[in-house]
Amino acid sequence: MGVRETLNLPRTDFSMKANLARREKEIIDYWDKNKIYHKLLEKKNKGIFILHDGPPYSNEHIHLGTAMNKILKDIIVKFNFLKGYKSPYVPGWDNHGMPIENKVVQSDPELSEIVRDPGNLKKVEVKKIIREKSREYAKKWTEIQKDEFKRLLCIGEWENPYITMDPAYEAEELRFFSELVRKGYIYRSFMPVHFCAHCHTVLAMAEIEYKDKESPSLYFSMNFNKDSSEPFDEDSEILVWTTTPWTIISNLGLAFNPNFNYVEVIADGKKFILAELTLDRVKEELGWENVQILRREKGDIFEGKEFIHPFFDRISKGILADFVTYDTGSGVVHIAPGHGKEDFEVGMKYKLGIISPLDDSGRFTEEAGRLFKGLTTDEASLKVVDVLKERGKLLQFSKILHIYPHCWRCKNPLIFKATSQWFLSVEHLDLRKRALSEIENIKWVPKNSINRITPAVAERPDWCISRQRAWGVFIPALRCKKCGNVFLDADVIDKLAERVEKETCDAWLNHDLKEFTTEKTECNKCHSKELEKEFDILDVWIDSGLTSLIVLKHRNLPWPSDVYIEGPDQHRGWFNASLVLGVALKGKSPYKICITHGWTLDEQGRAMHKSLGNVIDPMEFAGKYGAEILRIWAGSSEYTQDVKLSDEILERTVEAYRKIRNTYRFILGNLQDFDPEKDSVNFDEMLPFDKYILSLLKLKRDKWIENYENFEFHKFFKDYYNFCVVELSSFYLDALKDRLYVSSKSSRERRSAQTALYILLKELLIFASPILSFTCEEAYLKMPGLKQESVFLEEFEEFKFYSEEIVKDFEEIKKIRELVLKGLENTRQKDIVGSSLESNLYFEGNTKILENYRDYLKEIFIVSDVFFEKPDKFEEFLEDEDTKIKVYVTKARGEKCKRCWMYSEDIKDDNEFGKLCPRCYNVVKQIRGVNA
RNA sequence: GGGCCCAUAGCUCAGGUGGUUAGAGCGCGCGCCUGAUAAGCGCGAGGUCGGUGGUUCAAGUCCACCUGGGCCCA
Repeated sequence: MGVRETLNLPRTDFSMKANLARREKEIIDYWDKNKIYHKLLEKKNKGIFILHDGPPYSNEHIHLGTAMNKILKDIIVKFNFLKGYKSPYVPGWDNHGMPIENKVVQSDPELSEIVRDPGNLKKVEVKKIIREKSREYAKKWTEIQKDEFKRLLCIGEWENPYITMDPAYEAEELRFFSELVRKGYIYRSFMPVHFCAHCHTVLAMAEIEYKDKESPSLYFSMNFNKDSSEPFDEDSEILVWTTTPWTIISNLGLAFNPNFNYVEVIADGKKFILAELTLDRVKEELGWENVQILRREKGDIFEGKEFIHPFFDRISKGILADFVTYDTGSGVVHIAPGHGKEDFEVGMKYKLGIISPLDDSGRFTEEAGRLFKGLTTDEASLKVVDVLKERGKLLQFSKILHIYPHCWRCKNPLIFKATSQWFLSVEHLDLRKRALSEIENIKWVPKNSINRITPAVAERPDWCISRQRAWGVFIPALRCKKCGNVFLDADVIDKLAERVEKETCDAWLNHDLKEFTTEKTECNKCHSKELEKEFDILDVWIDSGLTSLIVLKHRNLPWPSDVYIEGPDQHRGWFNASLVLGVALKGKSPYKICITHGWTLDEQGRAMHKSLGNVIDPMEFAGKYGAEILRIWAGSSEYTQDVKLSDEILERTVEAYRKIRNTYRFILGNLQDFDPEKDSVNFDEMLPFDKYILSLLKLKRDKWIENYENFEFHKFFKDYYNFCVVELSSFYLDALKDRLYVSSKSSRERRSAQTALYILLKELLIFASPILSFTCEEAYLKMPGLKQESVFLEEFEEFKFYSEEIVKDFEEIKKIRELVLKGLENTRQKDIVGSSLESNLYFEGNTKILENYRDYLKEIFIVSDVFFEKPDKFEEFLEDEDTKIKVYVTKARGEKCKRCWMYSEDIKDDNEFGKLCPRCYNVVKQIRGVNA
């Protein structure tokens, strides 16, 4: 036996290398098998905390942003479990909608062929096929994403998530929809939409490609209606510019900017009105030679004025709009509410009405008049130019190149065409006002995120909730075969919901209308009972906006939820839709706290895009480095801002992980022979150093809980990590080695240290477990003593190990330690000593506090001896300017003990091990006695 | 183009209501230890606080503009 064998060196099978990629899966299985999530739900009863999951779209693999989102959610959920709260986490998926529908159609050649004729999309049989395939597709990706989220070490009700295509969900959605109908929020109106005349179909935003197009550019003029020209001359003509001549057919107004100055000019003998700042450019473009300004007026003078349509016997109204600019044209914009979004909105405001005489093939209908009937928009444009020319209203005609929306499929330019759509009114019953006042009651994290939601709600137009698609929840509207009226009947919707509960929304396709009507069902206009079904579907934002109402009801959980946490785009999306629906249906916000996290960016601070090639795949990452690393990255980032991820950040994160893991490992290794039930030492009987570290932990705990409560995980993590590095690894643990290794196994001083380490480690593991879920669980399960099945089953308990006095004293001692370390380093630099144990320290000056701890200073400073006097001879001298404490460093007196490596003047000779200090001599003797 | 937001050492972050030489940890450099060892410890060097003006006795901290980046809208 060597002397080394008489030491209590640390031993543990908690390996230095984590092997995260492989071993994380074992823990995930362990949680699954032992139903840890469900045990948490059962056992935690101090309160209830609901983080309601915003559903990702069940399409494609998750990306880094989704991964961060789920990890942050998981941290919040786990923290609340540790607080002892019942914290159900029901993950969800958003299944319906166009991207899936398109994907399904595209990947099926047969279906693509069928849908090539947009008329076929309206066929019930085709809808059924698309819906069936979409359902399969959504299911497949839901399962894939579920595994990916689980792989991130997130806990929750994975075997029973909510999915919006679940028949029970669809049925509940229809019931809420019928409630909206009953309350009068839903109305039908025209709205211009992007329309592809070639594909005969309405396009959604995502289906639009913007690219260059050559368009006509023309100036035309309109006259004042009689008695409307004041203060301008009756003969003056309003100069207007447009790039879409065909829309003039539907012109109903002229827009002026209220802040611009408009001038009446006489140009080469004719009088025109235009914005003053466009005059120079227009003069050049129209080739005017002699121009004289006759009058100058502010734009707001045109509000309510009447103009005569350039070729129809119709009045157009003067309106004001901020979107009118000087950049192009004359500062007067022709308004056709049926053919443009801004035109539509401003038209709604001024009640201009809507004209949109185009059929589904993009040809003008009867309504456009004999001249234009049957023409395409391009043909009509030429005709309009002719007519304007004939009437002397055309001033200039040329071509321009500009960015214009095109169909993603056929690449043809799109037109704007008004169609009948369903809307949810945000003005009805003061919905908007109520939503805005609810915003005041919500806690916004970060605080200034209220600046995002407020305008998003304040400025949103009425919600267009209908889509002419196949994959979604049907809007079960009825069409009167007699008068063509399309309307909603809440009773029909409720009856349908019953069927949907079992059959999905396909019930609307599969059954005769009669099964959903009563004797009372009739056209709400002409009272006819000859009705047929309509097949628009609901905007998916209705699906997801209702999640909290549906899910919390289905799971018997209280509504509203506590927290929503999503990315910044959701202020216009989910936060907004949920709020509007919550207020409309329940008069309240569905969330009390709303957290916005940032976007994930690459090292240069750019968004991740497939086209930039800077995308980091979280699954590939987890397979390579471990999900734990991703969790630390998310948990240590200031996520309310955009969050970067790069190789260097990754390296730093891995370093931090290793350091923390090693800290756990060291402590575990030193607890190998410790049984907390038998060997624990009471706080009062502990050594001051041990009391100190527990007292410090108490202060840290209070702070850490506050950090978690405020959702400032990065503050927690930084401080926790610093605690591990600065207080533990380099100070307490380093100094403790002597006592742990050298003292006899069950001595009070060693047990005191182990008691502190045991408490310390347990607390460290509990506190970090929401972030380092794998590692803390792994280490927790290796801890000695009685314990739970999982670290998450622990709860924060009152921490009573605290001495204010010791904390104060140690703050002083730590200051002196800095001086000591400097002195030791200087001595080392002079090649006088290597290890600090080769030194003795001498203190002079205001050493009262130090003297109170004189027996422990050797340990704290890791030196062989400490004296309170001035040595005759010394290697190094330092004085602290504030405390006036003087430190002298000398070479240690005496000889080196073979066992503890400390120098002693009272060295003994052991016949087995050689030179030993008195302490080691006794310990060794004791060990021999036990062995004998 | 419009609105909102962000910008402190190589990295991640601290820096209430403006006030001494701007802090921490990591990384880096140098050294120690070899009984946490693909570990541990010590010391040290790193920043014109994105830029330019302005307010003030005094600005990383307030104001304006600009640059770069992000989200939303057009």
